[in-house]
Amino acid sequence: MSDAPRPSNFLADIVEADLRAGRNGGRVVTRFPPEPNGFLHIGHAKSILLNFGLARAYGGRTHLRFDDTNPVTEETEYVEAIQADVRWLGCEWGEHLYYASDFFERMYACAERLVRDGKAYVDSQTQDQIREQRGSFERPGVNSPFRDRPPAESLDLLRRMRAGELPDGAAVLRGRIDMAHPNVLMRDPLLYRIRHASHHRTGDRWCIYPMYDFAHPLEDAFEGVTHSICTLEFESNRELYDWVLDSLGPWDPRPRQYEFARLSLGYTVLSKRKLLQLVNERRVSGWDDPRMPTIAGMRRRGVTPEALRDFADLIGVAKNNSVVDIGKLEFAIRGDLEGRTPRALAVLNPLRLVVESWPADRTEELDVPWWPGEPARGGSRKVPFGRELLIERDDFSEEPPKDWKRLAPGREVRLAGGYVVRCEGVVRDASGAVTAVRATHDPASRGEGERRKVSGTIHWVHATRSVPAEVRLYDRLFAVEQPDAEPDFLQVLNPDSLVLAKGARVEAALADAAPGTRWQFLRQGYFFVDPVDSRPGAPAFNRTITLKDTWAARTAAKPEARRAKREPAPVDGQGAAAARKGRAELRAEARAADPELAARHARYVGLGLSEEEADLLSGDAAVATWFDAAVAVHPNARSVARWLLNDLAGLARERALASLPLAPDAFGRLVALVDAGRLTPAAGKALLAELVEKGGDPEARMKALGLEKVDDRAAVEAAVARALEARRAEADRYRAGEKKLFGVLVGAAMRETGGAADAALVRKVLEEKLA
RNA sequence: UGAGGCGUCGUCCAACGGCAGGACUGCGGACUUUGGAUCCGCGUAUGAAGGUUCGAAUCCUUCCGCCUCAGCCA
Repeated sequence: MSDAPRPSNFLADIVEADLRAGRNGGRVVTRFPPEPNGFLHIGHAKSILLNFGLARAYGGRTHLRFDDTNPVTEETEYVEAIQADVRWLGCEWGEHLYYASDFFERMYACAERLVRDGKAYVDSQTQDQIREQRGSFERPGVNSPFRDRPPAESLDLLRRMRAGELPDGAAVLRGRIDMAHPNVLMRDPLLYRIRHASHHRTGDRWCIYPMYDFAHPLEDAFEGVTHSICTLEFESNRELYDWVLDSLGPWDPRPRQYEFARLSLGYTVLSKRKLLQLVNERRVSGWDDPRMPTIAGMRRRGVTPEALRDFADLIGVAKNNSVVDIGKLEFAIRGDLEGRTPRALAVLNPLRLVVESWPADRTEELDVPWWPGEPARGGSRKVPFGRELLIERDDFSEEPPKDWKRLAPGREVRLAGGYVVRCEGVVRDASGAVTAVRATHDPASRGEGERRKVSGTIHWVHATRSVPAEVRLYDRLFAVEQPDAEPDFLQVLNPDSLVLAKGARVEAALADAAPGTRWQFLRQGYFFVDPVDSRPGAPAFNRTITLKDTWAARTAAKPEARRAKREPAPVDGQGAAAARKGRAELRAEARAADPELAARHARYVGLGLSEEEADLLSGDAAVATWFDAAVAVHPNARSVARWLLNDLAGLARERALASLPLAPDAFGRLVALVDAGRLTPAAGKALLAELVEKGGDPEARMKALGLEKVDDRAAVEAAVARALEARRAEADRYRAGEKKLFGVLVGAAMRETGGAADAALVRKVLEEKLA
């Protein structure tokens, strides 16, 4: 364990449970396994932060492993970019850098072992034949004619595959599992294919390469990974993952695969294919275009690793397919940048402001703090103020709308860090367009303690002592929230995702801003000095994110409707989906095929069970027989049925009833105990859970566990008193009127007796005491 | 529906049989030398229906909806 913040999600729960149970010798080893065939994006960042975060929180380690099993798509360039990105995120793998290709020899040895064990064979069919034989979801596959080839023959062929005697596609190694398996991935999956291609690390040493489903579990096992965390679409691969490991073990630790929902982000695409397309078709300038959701792109936009971490914490980890509101990312970025950027003045779309009351030959060097409102932080620079200034065109309106707080004829506004000015008129060109605003200033309006009320503050720069700058205004790459849902995602690119601010000027202090530094342009947003294109004296700024702008939000058109709420489920019930075959149909079919089961159904109804209960118990002979055996011991069929159906079923889960340590006669005796009033239902459940796991005699266990029903009033009163003592705060709130807390109090009192108290009596006593 | 998953405020995530909570967004308000930040306030969400239970988002059943899988990709 470490003192790193403990993540709270279902995977952390699993890790904690494993640690508690002493599994894997207390080790926690995760891994991040990218294929080096593209750049990492924010979805990978979620996975990286999850894997590294989990290991760090539980005193484990995380491996960086390149899953380089397909030589035709993978390149060294990507290997390097990926390492840089992971490191930039603040994740360290230490000496644990691995490549799947480093394990090729061991993997191959495993393949030979499978062949010798009769668990794999070389198939000499064509790709089309193999596909054809795989069957479909509804139709089982058929066996390959080479499926029963003797192991010695397969082994020879496999060796010749490796030796390069066979051309691409001439043969593959297949696992021998089951061509009728309901999971199509298990229908004799391909394990190795021939690829006469140069690999970025192993060169031409190999001409056969393992498939993902074979390689991945082995890589995990070789490295000692304990928790192999991947995304939801690999759920059906898990069965094959387990088959490979179980066929080739034993392993210590034995890796386990878990899946979580990959990230989807609004107004963004995250599929490798689409990202690659954007790059290849020059819709963006490259993988590191600041509009790209790649780590490289976000880095160049000015996003920090800390912001990405905050974002990851914000969205959590679960198994729901969900689309995260891009506003969350923006919130994390703003929150991070807020505290780390000095405030500067820049005008993106200038309009001349002539301060007619200011002498033309006079310039005042105003001392303006870098951190307004945070004097403790210190630091300031001189900003020249003169007669000719530039303000933002959007900050002036001749006919201002309601609630306008900026400059307008006859109105006053403060120039940030400087004087209050009043608009006296405008200057127009021949066409009547405003070319300048005329103003006068209030000389007394600046200085310590000056608290003159004006409706607003605007930013500005000196007309000649400011410097031109390249300012790139980035916005969301897509115009719709779910570009993936479009027939062609390229059709919904946001045409304004990059706007160059024409004529933008920044205050002189920013002329030589260092590449890679971050600034807030007052009232506008956070900007990053581009590390590639910026030059001293000719700075280039990338807008990372705008400031939250309630005025713009108010005046902008309402965003398009979010995705429609789920269709209301048709309530007409039964008939609607008659075509489908659910478990209910299966049971009905079983009875139709077996008159004995049908007779049981009738008998159960005769015993007083509901139609539904009788149906549930008579769909399977094993269940019915088990039930009958229990009823033979305790002839209250309704009770036995309810306990079996509602409680035992949940406890048994997938396990067959017959395989439980709990025999039907013991179960019948347990239900009898409840019916006789010797066990409360709550205590009965506790006892049942115990017996399902460990077996034993109900009555003996009941006594040993102290579960026998408590219905003497003194004992219940004592329990209630203890509960009230322990839950004093809740009791007080209850008395104050929060009646919903009664349940908490009942629960506390029940727990005082291990569920053995009579609930009705507890309620009664509680009510009296709380009255 | 062959198999495997998933359904909780507009969005994302909690609640592990006992008070449906947090964050984002949005909307008010206060404050403000950033229409920023900050502070305060505002919530008819457990897909539906049955059942078990003193008590169900949670357990059981049925139904509905969504996602993934039939590459010699990963």
